[in-house]
Amino acid sequence: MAPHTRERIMDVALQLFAAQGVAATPITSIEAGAGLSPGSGSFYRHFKDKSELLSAVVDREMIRVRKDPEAQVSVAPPDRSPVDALAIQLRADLDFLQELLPLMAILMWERGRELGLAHRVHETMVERGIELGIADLLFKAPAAPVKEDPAAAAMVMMSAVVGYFLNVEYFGQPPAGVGPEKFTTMLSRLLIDESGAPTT
Amino acid sequence: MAPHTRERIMDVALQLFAAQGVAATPITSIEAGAGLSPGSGSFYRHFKDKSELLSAVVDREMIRVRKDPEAQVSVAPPDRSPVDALAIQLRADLDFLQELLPLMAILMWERGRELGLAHRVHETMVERGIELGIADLLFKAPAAPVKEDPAAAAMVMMSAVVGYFLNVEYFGQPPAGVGPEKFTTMLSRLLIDESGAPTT
DNA sequence: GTCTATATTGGGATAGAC
DNA sequence: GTCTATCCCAATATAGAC
Repeated sequence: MAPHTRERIMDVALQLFAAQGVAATPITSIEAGAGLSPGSGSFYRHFKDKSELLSAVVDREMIRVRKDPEAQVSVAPPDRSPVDALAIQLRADLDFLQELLPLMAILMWERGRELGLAHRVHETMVERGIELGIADLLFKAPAAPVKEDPAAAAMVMMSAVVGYFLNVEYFGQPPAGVGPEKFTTMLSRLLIDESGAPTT
Repeated sequence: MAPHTRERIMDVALQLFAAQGVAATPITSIEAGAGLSPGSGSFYRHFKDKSELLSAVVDREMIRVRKDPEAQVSVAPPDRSPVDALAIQLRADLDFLQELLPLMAILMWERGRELGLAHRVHETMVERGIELGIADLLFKAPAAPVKEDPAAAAMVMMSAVVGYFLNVEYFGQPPAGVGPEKFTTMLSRLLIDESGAPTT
């Protein structure tokens, strides 16, 4: 019933890596967390060394995020106003970042030391379409500035979402009463022409 | 002519701490970088231990940032349109973040381990007014959504600036042709009612 | 496949000569 | 105030019994 030791090691490693970084996580702690005797080399019966463990953990987590139903793209109901529809999509983007949090945390701890990892996480983000919202947006009713420079607008949109996420989740910055709903609604309203008529 | 050893130690420590983190920077490297014999305890004639060095480095850097003329608040020329004025201010915010980069890098490396540091850096940011732009903004010609929920708008503004900065400087993400000017201009245009008439 | 025990290394820190 | 030499500890990794 208890999952295989290898899996338990990966479970605890993911947690510890995300919380305190790879370098700061001794093998002994991982052993302890997995119910093995700390200091025994039992870990090494399952992984060659810590860096092999890191790869395995990241691979597994990347697959999990892709498959997780919670992480699926949520399509807004067609009966919503453009502003609401975009807000819903932005909220889904925030949720997706939440799913990615452990990977992003590891990524930031290991900055510069794990270049391949950074690349793979970024690919996953792009693939999932975090920054593709702009394509949708242009089919709705973009505000005048958005129409004039969609690339810059996309950058603002993506930067705002990522910045908000990092402020709240990563730095633990109090949102000062501005929760995800208010935030995404505001961002959406700024990006979309509320007159509703898609200006051609 | 060569600055005092203590200063040289702090210089090289700032660089190394920002580039690879405090934990990953051995005293021996600092000694080597400061022209001392690596492995000799010469370092300890100047600092009690590494954490005292970290404090000293952060203190000095915080003071430098406050005093640096480049880091001063730039007041937009009064003859500019509200959109231009805000864009100028946002650009100054980005520049200020640039000045803070070493501190922010250290902060992110040491996340969770140096809580006091996070607090002090955040204070510096607030003090400098990174998120106070909203006050100004309301005296200009805020777009309709901004007037309705200034707190949310402030969050969007701050998140976008910080998110953009981290994307570009920290993750090395290519701005896809969207440089600081285009970015700040777009953000400013979204936040300000271009009709120009301050809607009361 | 887990244990006890241990070899080994890297890095923090000190002692004492110069 | 810097050096050589050294101590100490934490963490990686292995050996071999059970």
